[in-house]
Amino acid sequence: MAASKTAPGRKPGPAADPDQRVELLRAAAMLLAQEGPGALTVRRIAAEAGYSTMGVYSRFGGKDGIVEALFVEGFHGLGEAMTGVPETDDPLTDMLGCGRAYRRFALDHPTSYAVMFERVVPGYEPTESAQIMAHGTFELLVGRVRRAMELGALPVADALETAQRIWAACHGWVSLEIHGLIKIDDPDGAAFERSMVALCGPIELSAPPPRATRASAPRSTRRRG
Amino acid sequence: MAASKTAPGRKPGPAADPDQRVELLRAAAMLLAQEGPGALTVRRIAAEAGYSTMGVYSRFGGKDGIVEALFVEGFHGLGEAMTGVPETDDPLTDMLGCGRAYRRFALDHPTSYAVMFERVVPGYEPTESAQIMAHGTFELLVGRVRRAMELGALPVADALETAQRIWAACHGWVSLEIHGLIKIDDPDGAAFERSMVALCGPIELSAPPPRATRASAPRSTRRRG
DNA sequence: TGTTATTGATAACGATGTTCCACAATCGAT
DNA sequence: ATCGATTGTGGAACATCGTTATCAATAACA
Repeated sequence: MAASKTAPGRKPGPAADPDQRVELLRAAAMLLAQEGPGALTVRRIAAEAGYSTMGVYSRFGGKDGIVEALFVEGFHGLGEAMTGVPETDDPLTDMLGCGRAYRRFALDHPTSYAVMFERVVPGYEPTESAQIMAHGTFELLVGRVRRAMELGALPVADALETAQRIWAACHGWVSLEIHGLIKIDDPDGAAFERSMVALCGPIELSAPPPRATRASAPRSTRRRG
Repeated sequence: MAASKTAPGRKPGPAADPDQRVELLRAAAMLLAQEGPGALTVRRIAAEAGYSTMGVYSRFGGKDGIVEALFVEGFHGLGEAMTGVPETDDPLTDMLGCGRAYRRFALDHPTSYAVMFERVVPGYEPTESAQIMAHGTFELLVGRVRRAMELGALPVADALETAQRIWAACHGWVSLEIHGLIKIDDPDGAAFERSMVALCGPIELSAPPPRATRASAPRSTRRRG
């Protein structure tokens, strides 16, 4: 839309105007949110931002670069949604709030969620640094779980595993929900929250050894695809 | 030759060999399994099967058609993996076996799983009939849950919601695992199974797969009768 | 035998991500 | 201030994608 190639009258040659990067990224985010991953083409992103196609390559190194920026931005938003839940003296309710915020984010930004957790962009695979950033978001949940254990709201166990379990349940539910595979009638997310409660509630695991190294089952073959 | 497989009025072309369909499908499945969704191009599928590109359009109507065939085939395999778990007198352990089979299928066929639960093929969206077929696979789990409730192994509740919950937890875990987002060391899936157990109720784990004949599980008063 | 209709291979079309290349604008040194 | 070097820019070109068009070839029917 804003095809103003002479917007400031400044058409610097090698001088990189820093706005181009944020404008390209904003255009990409807008396209992703409004038209889905299929609209994420280099030409459309550049045209929407009012620059030439090469700008994407100069600023992001290619399509994967701008997709990774969207990936990171998505996890940043997800982290903000979770840190926005206040810490009260009831850590279990806080964790439920985190789950609710997680679901809200996923349902409000399903295309971002697809970039973050699915392989909707054909060639893109997150860089290791991006994965570390995503892991940092997960650590927010681990902290909540650890606090709940310390305050006695959760049975003391491996906080990492418990957080992993909760994350998987959240992710699985909203993933199915986004794909239309939740078959029960659950407009306000009550069933989702009951699922959270079932995991966080009074479960008595008789044997969750924090680090029970068992005798080396066949190594999980990492399949690369 | 002397086989008029079509009613008069509808005539096959020069050499409508019916094997072409299955060979194309097999080539597509092989490409998907060995090289991932990126290798699923119409030209490659046809070339790998030894036919021309147009065969995909004649037999499947286009790329989406053959992808949908892979989608259906994937859910068929997932259903077979679950029905392959025998029904013993311990329905809870049976359900745990279903979860284990689910995870095994997903980890053994990650690219099929991606076609089934992610949007890895850019334009493809499952047809309603394909979604109904996928729902049929889910019904297998609902049946298991219902049986567990009838036999008193699970607290009586909405079987559909409980199955949904278990499915979401399974799917979320293996989805994260396929994407390398399971951060704990869990080569043999013990943590995954503890997650299943946490959802299915307070039963004692640390039980090898096909044993632990637990007649009746202690039912704890929970939310939502 | 002649007609018709359906199929399948080749080529073409639009669109994609990416690379190439001439060009010009800027910066550092003189 | 001037000049050369550097570097981003924009347009075109290239390979590949899904899909469509064209047309020759063949099987069934009259």
